[in-house]
Amino acid sequence: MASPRMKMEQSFDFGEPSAQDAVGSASESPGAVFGISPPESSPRGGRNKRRDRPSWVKLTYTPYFDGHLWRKYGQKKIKDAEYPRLYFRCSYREDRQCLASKLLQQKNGEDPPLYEVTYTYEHTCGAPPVPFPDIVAEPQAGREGLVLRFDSPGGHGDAQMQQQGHYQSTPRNPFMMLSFGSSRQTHDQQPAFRSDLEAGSPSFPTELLPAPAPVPAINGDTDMFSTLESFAHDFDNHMHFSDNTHLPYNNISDDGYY
DNA sequence: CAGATTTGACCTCA
DNA sequence: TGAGGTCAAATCTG
Repeated sequence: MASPRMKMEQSFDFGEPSAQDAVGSASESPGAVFGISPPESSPRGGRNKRRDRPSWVKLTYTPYFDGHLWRKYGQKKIKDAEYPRLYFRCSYREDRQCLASKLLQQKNGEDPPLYEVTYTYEHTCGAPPVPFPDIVAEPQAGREGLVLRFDSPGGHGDAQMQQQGHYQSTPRNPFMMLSFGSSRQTHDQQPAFRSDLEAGSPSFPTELLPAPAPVPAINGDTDMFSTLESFAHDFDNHMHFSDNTHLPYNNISDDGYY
């Protein structure tokens, strides 16, 4: 489709000083503005194609639950990679000049599959964290695989979910249930989180979010930051596995970073 | 109808 | 020059 492309001098430029300033140097300031912070010593050095961009990698089974709203903007088959790479960026990118983006690469076809998530830039959008549900993984009755059930932790998230009107009853809602189907997910390329990738919904249901909050003072948001940071780090703590359900965590280091 | 996703083409970098 | 990253029109979905 021969479309007149706008090329790189669009409104948004990675070389823009203000943007760089807003992000700061991730390697110097592990205290992220917002969201998952780079574990300070995992810049992917020479591996990073856009080398001037701060990035860090995380291994996770739940790549969509990192407390932010993401919009998918691309997908590409990577040479020598079994699964396609998915490209996401912050939903508030235009609104707030948030540079954060992430790159999702499925690592294996296990049940559940393991993903390598490469985050680039920190969030400068100051968007409120997506309320973290209490997650219970349990075997599906009569089927192989796992079901992740998202109970409410009580409090704000609870109210917001109930606002939905499908509380704990709508399998299509990624917040309610994720199905780890080992039973032949015909498209091998599709991650098991089909509610996200196939149902055409954002990584997180936008309707669950409160109205966008004003961008917080960057220096004064330690509360929010610690909340979100623990959000990410505490994922394992929120995740309960009912009897005889265990996941192969062995090749993930401490916080999932490496 | 608005907003999100898909997908092929284009751009940049190593 | 090929691989990876991004764009944006077309398409889909609620």
